[in-house]
Amino acid sequence: MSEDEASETAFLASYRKNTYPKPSVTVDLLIFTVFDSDLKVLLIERDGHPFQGRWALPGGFVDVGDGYENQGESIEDAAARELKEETNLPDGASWLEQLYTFGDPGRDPRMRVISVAFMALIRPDFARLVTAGDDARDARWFSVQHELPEALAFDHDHILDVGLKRIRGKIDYSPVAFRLVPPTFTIAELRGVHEAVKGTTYDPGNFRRRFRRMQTDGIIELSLGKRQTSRRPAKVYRFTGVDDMTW
Amino acid sequence: MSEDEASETAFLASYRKNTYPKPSVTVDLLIFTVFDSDLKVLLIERDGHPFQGRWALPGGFVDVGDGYENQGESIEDAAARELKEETNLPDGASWLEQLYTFGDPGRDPRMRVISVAFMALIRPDFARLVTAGDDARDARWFSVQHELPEALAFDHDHILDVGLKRIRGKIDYSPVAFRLVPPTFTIAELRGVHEAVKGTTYDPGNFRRRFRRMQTDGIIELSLGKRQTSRRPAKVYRFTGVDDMTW
DNA sequence: AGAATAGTGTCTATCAGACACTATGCA
DNA sequence: TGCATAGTGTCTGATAGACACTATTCT
Repeated sequence: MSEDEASETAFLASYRKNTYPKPSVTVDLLIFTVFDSDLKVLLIERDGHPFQGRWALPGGFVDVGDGYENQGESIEDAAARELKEETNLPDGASWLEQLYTFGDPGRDPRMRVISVAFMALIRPDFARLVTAGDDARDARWFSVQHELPEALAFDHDHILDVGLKRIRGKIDYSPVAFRLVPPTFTIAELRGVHEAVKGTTYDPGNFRRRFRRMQTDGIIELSLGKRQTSRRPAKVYRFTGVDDMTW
Repeated sequence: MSEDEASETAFLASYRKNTYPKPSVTVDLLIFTVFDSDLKVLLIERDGHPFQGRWALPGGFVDVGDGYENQGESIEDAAARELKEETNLPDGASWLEQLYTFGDPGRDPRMRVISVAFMALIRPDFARLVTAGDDARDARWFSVQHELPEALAFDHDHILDVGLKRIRGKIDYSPVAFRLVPPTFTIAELRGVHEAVKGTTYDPGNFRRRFRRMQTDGIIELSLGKRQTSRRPAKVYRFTGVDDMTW
């Protein structure tokens, strides 16, 4: 803050809050899951203008109370609330993480809107429930690789790009893959998530060895039961690592 | 967005923008540099309430124009403007990157303020100029390791923590270290930056080898001239890599 | 028994860390 | 010439990738 602005500060406390224009602040959600060996993102079709009929990221306004004594909900709470409203899933079925904040002038033609984007990861055993509501939702899972709409509403194409880069970068050194499998999972299932997110294939043997090191490190542990498939069943594991951003 | 909210959308376009409370949006700057083999952060002393007399991160309001037809400046522009106002340095002396957005209710007791935090890296050959202004600034470089104030204003301790984690995590796989040395630099100088940021020491020989691989990869190249010191002079290099977030 | 997937072994290249060593230029 | 720093060599252990191989269970 410069010298001039510092002297402004006290003044602003009683003045600017009623006078200077403020932006609207929203949260936008990049809701990912993996099923059918494919990375999916949840989009909604817009009812009204602008961008009527276009597909968009789910989102909504952050409740700021009256803006003074009652300052409303935190941004993270707003994201969690919107996620719940949109997916109707219980806590524990998803993972939420702030991604980046987008606020270029003109990104919403009606008014200045600053949007804090979040990335949400949905467990695959819950993913199908999201779009199975009896209230004929306008929400749909789209394959990131194969069936994305031409152009999303607002700057949501850009947000999606940033989010894809982030998840693809993080999956190698953070536990995001464990948010995209059921509570117990086989090595092949975990490998499938890596492959879907990165869009490549991994050597099963080498992937298994890398995974086994996590076991000796105590990050995952063998669980009870086996997957029943049409062939030889695989052992199932459970993630025990901590939920730490520093990964 | 739920069904009910979807039907609200058109309505909101003409209604909410004039009715619902909005938060103030600011940018806060984590301005880092390295000199004396030490990571420094720039803080300013607060004049007014709240947190009068406490040290704080520089920052200021994002100009949103009138909020409608004229939507003002981008968040990045606001950060660059505040950085310029605070440091008075020319373009090219610094590097700016969005860090995270902090907006918990109550973080400013006066009103709801959502702050987009940025990390700025200042070249050491310009760092001394920042606090050498003739207008007796209230800004000072603080050693992150040795002389941080007890408690910063607002949630700025938390912002600093997040920023330190970020820069320490990124320095190993991104070009941030090259933003903290002069345009040409020796390997020892670059090593000093890594050591200052991470708070550890590196084996000079091993660091050199790691660095030489960057040379064969074309990320850095040998430059003209040598550093004159009291002992054997070292070769100087130049960073030629691209400024890419994907690092 | 055959098929398909689960799971192991092995070889090579790369790289980090530890540490001994040589080279160079200034006082 | 001594010395501090620049810069190289070498060993070890960890790990990724390629790829051949064995093991198990369902049909």
